[in-house]
Amino acid sequence: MALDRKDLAILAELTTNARASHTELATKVGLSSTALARRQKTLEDDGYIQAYQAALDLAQFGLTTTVLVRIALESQSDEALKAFEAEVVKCPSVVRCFLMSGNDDYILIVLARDIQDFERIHRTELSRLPRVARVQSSFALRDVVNRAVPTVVFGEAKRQG
Amino acid sequence: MALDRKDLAILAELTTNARASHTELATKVGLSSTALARRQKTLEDDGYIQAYQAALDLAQFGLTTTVLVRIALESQSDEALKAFEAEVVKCPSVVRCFLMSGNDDYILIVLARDIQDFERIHRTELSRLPRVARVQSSFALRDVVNRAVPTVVFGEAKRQG
DNA sequence: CCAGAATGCGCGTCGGTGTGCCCAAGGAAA
DNA sequence: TTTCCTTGGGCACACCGACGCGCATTCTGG
Repeated sequence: MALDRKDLAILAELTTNARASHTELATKVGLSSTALARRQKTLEDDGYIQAYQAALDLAQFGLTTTVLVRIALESQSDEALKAFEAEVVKCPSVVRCFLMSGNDDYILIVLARDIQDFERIHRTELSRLPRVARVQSSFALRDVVNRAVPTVVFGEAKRQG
Repeated sequence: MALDRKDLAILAELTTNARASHTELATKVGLSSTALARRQKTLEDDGYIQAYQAALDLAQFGLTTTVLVRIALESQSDEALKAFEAEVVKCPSVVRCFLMSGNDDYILIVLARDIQDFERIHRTELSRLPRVARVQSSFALRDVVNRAVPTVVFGEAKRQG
């Protein structure tokens, strides 16, 4: 299935205002509310829209420090990977974890209140992960780009429009 | 301001169902709809909830390849940083960009359709960034953890509850 | 014991939502 | 070229539910 510009406009708008009503979206996109409702439902049913979620301001919770953690395991055996992954998903301060190609086995993104708090996280969460050979942490000084969806998605229209 | 368990329950639920109605949320949290409406509005006004946004399934758009790109600049001068950042925000395939401490100056997260597509992105987007001395790319083989909000946020209650 | 805050209930209004029907455009087949 | 069929759009309507208000009540802290 291909999406036209109106579909992309709907998705772009819902990416910003997930609670927008049909009529509200309809006027912005340039459709009637019923036509828009059909398209929105199609987008949901076809899985383009996974969920509607509230975005929290993590700074309000004191989580102002982002840390990238590179981890190498003692072994790349399937058993070691599974053991590590089973534990890393439980770490409450980890928001992302990639299994990587290259020298590092895993890269984590960790959110902390400050550097002292990261020391605590390192001690209570990261150092308890199994099969870890090496941990290397780098602090993010600033967030330059932070998008949920790459803008390239909204740039490509395949139906007419 | 401190949040109690009901506030956290509201946030946790809205993180999953941003379109939930007051009554729906009220039953899940254990409040009346009016009490819930007041708390939700407070959470919004105080900035705990930044926005309500639709989460798109990027795999549906063919974006199945995540690449971490480490970039070092020729110079760490303020002018070089500003020039780089002004351009990187325009890259349509970049979803995240951190200014880093340590050896690397910036770390980007790039979404591509596949490895060939990343080659195109490298050529048309990344190689055109100014003041870049070194680019090092690592492919993510798998997404182990992908959370918008660390679970630690929902674990700490400060009012009664 | 008292004051303030938070809660719960009931109500009326308002708006969204979904349906049915008709219309326009485009493509295919005769 | 004509006709048919499919796809997507718009209009109108009615139903249903959410939303926000006012007031009585409870709970908490001083």
